Amino acid sequence: MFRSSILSLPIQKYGLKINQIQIGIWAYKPESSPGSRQIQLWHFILELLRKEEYHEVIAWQGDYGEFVIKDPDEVARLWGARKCKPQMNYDKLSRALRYYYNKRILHKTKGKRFTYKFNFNKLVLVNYPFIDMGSGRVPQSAPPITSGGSHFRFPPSTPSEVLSPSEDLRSPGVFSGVARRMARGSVSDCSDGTSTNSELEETVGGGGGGAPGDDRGLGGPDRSFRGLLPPRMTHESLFRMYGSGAHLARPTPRVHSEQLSPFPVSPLPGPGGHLGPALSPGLSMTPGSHLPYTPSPSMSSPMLGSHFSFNADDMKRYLQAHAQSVYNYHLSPRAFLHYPNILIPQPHRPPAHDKPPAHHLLHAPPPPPMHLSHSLAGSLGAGLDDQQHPSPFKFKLQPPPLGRKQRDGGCSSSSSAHGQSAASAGSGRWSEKRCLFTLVVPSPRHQVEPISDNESEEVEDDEDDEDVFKTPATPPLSAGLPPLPLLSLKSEPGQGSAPISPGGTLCIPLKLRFKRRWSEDQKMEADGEREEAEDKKVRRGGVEGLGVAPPTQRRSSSELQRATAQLSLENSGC
DNA sequence: CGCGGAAGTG
DNA sequence: CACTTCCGCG
Repeated sequence: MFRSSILSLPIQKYGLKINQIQIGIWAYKPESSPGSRQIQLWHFILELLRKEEYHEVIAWQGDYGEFVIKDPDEVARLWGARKCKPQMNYDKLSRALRYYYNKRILHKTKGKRFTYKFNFNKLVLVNYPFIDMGSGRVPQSAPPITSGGSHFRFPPSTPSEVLSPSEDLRSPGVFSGVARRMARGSVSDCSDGTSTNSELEETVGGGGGGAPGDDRGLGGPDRSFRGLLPPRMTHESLFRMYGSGAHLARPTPRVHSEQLSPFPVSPLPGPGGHLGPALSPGLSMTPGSHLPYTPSPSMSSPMLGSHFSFNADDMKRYLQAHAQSVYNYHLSPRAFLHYPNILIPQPHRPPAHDKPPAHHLLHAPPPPPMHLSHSLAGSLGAGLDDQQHPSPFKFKLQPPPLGRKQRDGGCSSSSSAHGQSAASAGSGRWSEKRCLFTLVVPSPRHQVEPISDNESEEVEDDEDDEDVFKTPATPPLSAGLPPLPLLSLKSEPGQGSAPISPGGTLCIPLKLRFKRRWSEDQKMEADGEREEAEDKKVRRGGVEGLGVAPPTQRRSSSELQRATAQLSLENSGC
């Protein structure tokens, strides 16, 4: 079970509680059927958006993260094909999209027909390759490559809303064969027999007409990223984020670097692992650099057991992995943003110069070591303690906080207290997406400082992009944020004054950052909770209500997100 | 067109 | 869980 299942599992988010800090992390969840991973709609949308061939039906347009479904019926058809739901139509698809509102993955752009907007603030897209943005130029609306990394924050107590996970990571080598096969269509036959699905797949297969490159495009450095970086992102940023990450941990030996993900790679059959690691610009997969990643038990079997422990290094790797996961889009909203350490101060810039355009980055070999790790490490270590000691952290799995389920009832365990119980609730199975881990770490030093400063910060961001529109704007720096998720840097509120420079240079003293971050976090969390709770009518079912984590913890808590790999267009056979 | 509840599915 | 299906409401 393990292996196969794990591999194929989708990533899920797990909550980690570290020293009282809770972090949500996505992990794979054991789906029942290995082979049949289902692609998620938003991933699918993202895929379509990145393929030129579909620009006629759906494309980035408008604000950051905004896209327009130019041909609803076609998109629905494609989606239906992908899911083998011949009956799919825009009405249904839109319902699904609306369903994302609650998760805050998407928003509707009011006033614009068929126009939705991704909440990249909440999503962590790591290395989402914006390839082929059609004309080669990327719309401002297109997301940055790796936004994700930046935003990871410790999650509030209420994780409930977390988004979902990711998708497929695929490991190239191993699975590629499969993928190919799948792509080919073996899988393709939908029950209905409609050939519809083929479209995407074909593409994937390389055939399609069009766009071939994208997927596998790895080889081609190219296009893939051209354009991607949002104006605001700079190389530096990227580097900061991922740049140095030369060493990614590779979880599984077999997997190449791509595996950023902490968890075992998922075997998704994707169309050849196209994106492979290579793609991610940011990430470099440095070939030699893999750290000897030892698959810590924890990592390897997160899903399996309920308890495991790992040390700081693991953690780092883990985090890195997350950050770097190839293509991953993820979600946790605010998480990365607030994560203090994620950004790295300039000093660290990797050797690579910052060049202006991202492209270079992309192509460029992976920069040497990234700071990411450091940062993470730092965060963990420093944050928690001072250094990155290898001290082993222990994590206890807790039941996911989630909560929103109304119906089944679920699981709700969010807060700290009940970890285990929750687990049990989960029936032992990792079905739940998030599991909380209790990290036992010494010295959590940081408490939160009550800083009232931030203004609204991100709060708005997610929620409302609308605000952005609506608001007169002056949003503090925050406004900028949304757009620049990548680095997370939203500018700092208040004092920071140093918003991110266009060049992406962010220069904020770490301390400040920290502080701010914390405060922000707190705030966010607070808001977040509120939002979550109230936001959309909280739908959580019963249990959860109570469960919210105590404020105390919450603040500290943050989520980690990770995302994953690529989406594959192919369908899992229907 | 868009929203969101409710029930159903795998 | 993540939709899918159906549907009433505005």
